[in-house]
Amino acid sequence: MSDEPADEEETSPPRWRRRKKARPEELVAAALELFAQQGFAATRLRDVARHAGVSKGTVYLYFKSKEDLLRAVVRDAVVPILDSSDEVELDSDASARDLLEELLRAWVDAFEQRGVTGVPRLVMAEANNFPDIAQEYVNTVLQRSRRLFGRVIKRGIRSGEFRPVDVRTTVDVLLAPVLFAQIHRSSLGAWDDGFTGDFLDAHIAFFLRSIEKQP
Amino acid sequence: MSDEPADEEETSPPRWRRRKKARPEELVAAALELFAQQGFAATRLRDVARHAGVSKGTVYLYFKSKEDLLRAVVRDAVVPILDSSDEVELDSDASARDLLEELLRAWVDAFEQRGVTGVPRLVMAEANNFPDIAQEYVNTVLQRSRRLFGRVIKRGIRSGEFRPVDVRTTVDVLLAPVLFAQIHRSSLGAWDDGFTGDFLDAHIAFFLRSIEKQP
Amino acid sequence: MSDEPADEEETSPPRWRRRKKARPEELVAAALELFAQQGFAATRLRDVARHAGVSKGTVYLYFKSKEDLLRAVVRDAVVPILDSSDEVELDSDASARDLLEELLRAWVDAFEQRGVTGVPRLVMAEANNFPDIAQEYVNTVLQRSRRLFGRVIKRGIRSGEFRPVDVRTTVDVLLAPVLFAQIHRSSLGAWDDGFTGDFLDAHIAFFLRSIEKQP
Amino acid sequence: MSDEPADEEETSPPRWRRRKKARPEELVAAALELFAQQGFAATRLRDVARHAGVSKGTVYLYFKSKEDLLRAVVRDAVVPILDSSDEVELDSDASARDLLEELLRAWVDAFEQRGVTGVPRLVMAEANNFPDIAQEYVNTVLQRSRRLFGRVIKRGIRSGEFRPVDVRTTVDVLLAPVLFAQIHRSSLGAWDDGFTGDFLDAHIAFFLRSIEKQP
DNA sequence: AATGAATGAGACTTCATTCAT
DNA sequence: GATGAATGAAGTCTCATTCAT
Repeated sequence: MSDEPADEEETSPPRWRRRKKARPEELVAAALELFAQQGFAATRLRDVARHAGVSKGTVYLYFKSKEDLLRAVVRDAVVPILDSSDEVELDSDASARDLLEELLRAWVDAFEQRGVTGVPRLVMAEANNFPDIAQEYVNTVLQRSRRLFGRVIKRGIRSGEFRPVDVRTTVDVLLAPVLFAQIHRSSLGAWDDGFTGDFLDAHIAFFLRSIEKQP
Repeated sequence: MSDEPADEEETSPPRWRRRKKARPEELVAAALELFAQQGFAATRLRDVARHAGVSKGTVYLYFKSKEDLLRAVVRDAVVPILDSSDEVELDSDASARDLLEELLRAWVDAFEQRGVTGVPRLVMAEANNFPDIAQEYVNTVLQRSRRLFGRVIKRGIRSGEFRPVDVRTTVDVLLAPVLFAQIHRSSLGAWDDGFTGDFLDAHIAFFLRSIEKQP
Repeated sequence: MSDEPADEEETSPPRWRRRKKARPEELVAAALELFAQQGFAATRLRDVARHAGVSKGTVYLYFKSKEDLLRAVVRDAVVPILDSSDEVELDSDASARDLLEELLRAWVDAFEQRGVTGVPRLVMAEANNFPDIAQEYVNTVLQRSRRLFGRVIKRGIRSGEFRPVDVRTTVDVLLAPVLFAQIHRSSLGAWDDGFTGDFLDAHIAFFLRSIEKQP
Repeated sequence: MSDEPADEEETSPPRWRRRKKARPEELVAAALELFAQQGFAATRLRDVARHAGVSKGTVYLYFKSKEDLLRAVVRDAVVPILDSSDEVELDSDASARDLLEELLRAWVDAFEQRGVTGVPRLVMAEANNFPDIAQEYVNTVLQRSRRLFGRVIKRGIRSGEFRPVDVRTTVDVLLAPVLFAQIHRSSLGAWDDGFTGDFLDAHIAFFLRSIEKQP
């Protein structure tokens, strides 16, 4: 059911490697790094190719345009993060407070570990030029994040841990600082050392202090 | 013997007028709008010129390059805002709580009224490509904002209204949601209706509830 | 026979001077200097104007285009030189040898003193782009020079001082080194110290030694 | 078993072919022709490209700027000529007189055959705008020529054929007319028929007559 | 007469994309 | 599959020329 030759190592030393599967990922990774650093327009496809160790033409074997590559970058970078988040919440039976903190930190770490901290800024920078990407990002990241943390907050309210707040607005209050920290870090971070380190701790502390019922 | 031609043989309106003083502002305004909308690279100078009602060449009478125009946009857009903020705080003898809220709302309104909500996103998008602009923005906006609101928080602590918090971190907690709302609004705002309207109210309420001493 | 107002000094302090007569000369002088230095295309009209102490627009009061200015430069720079040369020869009754040397040195000095050494190179550089200028230069400079020195050589032959040579070719042999020295000086002169100083002496000596009858 | 398609189903000729090796030479040749004809500034890169049968962008695959192309033109055009000249002199045991004439004619022919007669004028026209090109030209052409013909003259002096002259100055006297003829030909040549044909003969005759000892 | 702001054609150059190899 | 030479549209910027002042 596959038409690819069965792994023959053999014969003449191949001038280039056959990496049908790995190529797209490597290209997306290279593109992610450069797009996030310099922006979409300022990044030359030649540099993406070089970064991935291939030549310019090769990019077009896997992506039909630079824009298409951007699409792939955003999609690949961001979807898996929330997939895992969804599961965490389901399995847990911690207190709402602990769950909230755990999920938020996991969420931040996930961006970190996947090296996609730069993506939110990239998406925001290009939102007006690529509406479909913006729309997709809103759907897959913002909305899903809101639902995820909204469920946690609702759980807290239901259990009596949290005050009865407006969930929709409160979720935004919870998420905005985290999103901003990501954007800041990948842009002005080099020139400004705010919004890092214990900023997150402080934000969580402030947030919890406000939402929790006083004893 | 008036020298204004009563209604001569249909003198066609002059092809252009001299507006040496007004031009730079008009150009910066046009550039601001387009840069903020599409980003720096995606904006063609031709469109900026057209938007300002002049021809391509005219831009170069006032700015020596596209980059120079960007610099002017960022500088002009942002400096005046904080100038006024500084004064407000000095004159007031309101409670720290009221002052904080007033200043924050004034700050937000100032961006709004000057039509420069898009600048923060623009600066963040291009920070890595124009380090000096990033640096200047950090100095004139972030640092000054921190100092301004830092003073207010310190005042609240001194007066006993606020808990004794770490000012530097707390200021960031206060500002991050506001900054994010600006960025969001000028980018994903068209596809996502979060972080607007009572988001600011909620944030202020949450923040104050956390920082104020309980009775 | 002139429609220009008769020299009224008078009234309001003139913001600019009325220099109707001097202007064209000053402009031509400025253009000469810059064209000769940088070439026609590389010279900006703005610089010519500034050099002459006027503004860009003023150039167009006296010359209808940049090309027209070039034409004036070439014409003005070169015609007077040969006018004076013609007279010298007529009045003299020196030996052909002395006359030849005197005229040649006078000719070189004339270019020098009028500061138009750069013109030959300018004309040659632009000959193919401005055929009419080339044609005029050939007529007014090359041909007239040939006639002038041709007459001297003929006189020398007639008087028995010089061998009977082909005048047309011999004139070219006489002139070529001088013309080259001018061109060289205004171009490679800054990087090469040849073709100057006693080069002219040596050339004249060589030339005379060849053309003079041996005793 | 020839691999040339006999007459396949009318494959339309490829839109372009890869000629990585040949391109630079073709471009330099095209640029030489146009630069020499119209000058550097007046020549549009588009025309150079068209002349070489490629598109605009291709020029930039091989030269990083128009100026770089000019550099290549000057260098390629001129260096090989003197390389061959050097050898000629070494091998010969002709009389100084014959050697001198032979080398001079060979020198002239070399420019002719390589089609680079226009280069001296080009270099002189642009000397002030591109000092490094001027310097290189002086070093590789003027100085080497002086050395070459200086050796021949010295040989003639040593052998008693020539009078003891100042070599440096004499070389210039020998070369100036030849250099001028080249410049003249590629500029005013179309409007003036001097300095061609037997001009060179006459110059050589005059020069030799002056430098040779009388019997 | 003089100015210089404004124009707009056109130059050089870049770079996403194609395609011969 | 892979390459990179070649393309050409499109961008930034310059500058001769015009014209309101």
